[in-house]
Amino acid sequence: MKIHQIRAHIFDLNHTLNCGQVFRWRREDNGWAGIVLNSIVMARQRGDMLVIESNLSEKDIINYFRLDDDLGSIYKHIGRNDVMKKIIAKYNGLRLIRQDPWECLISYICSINNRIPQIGSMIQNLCTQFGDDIGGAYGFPRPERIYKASQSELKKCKLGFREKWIRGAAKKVYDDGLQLSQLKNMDYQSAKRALMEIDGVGHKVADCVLLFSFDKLEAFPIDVHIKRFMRREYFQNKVVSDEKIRELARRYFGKYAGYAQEYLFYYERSEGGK
DNA sequence: TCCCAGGTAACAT
DNA sequence: ATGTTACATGGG
Repeated sequence: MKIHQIRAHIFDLNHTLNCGQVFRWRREDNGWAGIVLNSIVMARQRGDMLVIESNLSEKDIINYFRLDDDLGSIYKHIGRNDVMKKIIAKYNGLRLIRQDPWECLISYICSINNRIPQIGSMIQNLCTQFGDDIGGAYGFPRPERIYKASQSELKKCKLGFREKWIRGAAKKVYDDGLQLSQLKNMDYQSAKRALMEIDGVGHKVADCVLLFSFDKLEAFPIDVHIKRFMRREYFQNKVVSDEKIRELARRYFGKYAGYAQEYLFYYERSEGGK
């Protein structure tokens, strides 16, 4: 275990880990404990210093927390009105996290018609059942392990109706040679089409994977919270199709729509309704 | 007991 | 094209 101290200019660790984009971090005494791929990571923040204890390299950490994103410039793009400016200011320093594609895909299939705490518990079940023992914790299971899992093993993870989709995704990646990492090199629309070939992956899950794992910052995942926010703020509470919302997001937030989405999601989930 | 949750696929108009 | 519904599991 090495200790890294990294200067992080516009960065808030709590907002970044608490906003709901990742599922394997827990608050500890004076920071956070998490699992990134097969590494245990302790993270805390003192001022503008990010202090990380793990086997990850400094480069991995900068990559994971997207410390190379120019948030100042991104804020200029998405701070289009007073509401947006207020939300940006409130969660100043929230950064997207660059996730492993496979873990991200399965995590967001788990999110379908589900509550956030339960998503975490399903993922935890998968890891303890099928993940590598990394000493006091479990890594995220590889596709092969899930594909080859017995019916009763998989049932123990309590995935509900998502189980068939998760096994199917594992088959596609392990057995059918789908190269998730290759999608990163494709443009947004092509990569989205490819992801939606996977059974259980619709617009929302595909956009999450594109945003969180494939650097497609224009992706704008639309879930119930985002829908409520967008209808209230931009459509006078009228019922509108997801396609209309996507259109407006594209026009309004442009190439950084995904950043706007994450701020809005966090805002709407924690206090938007009131 | 009923209702619903970071949606999706299947089936109906 | 657009609208409706079942779906596993668990917590309010």
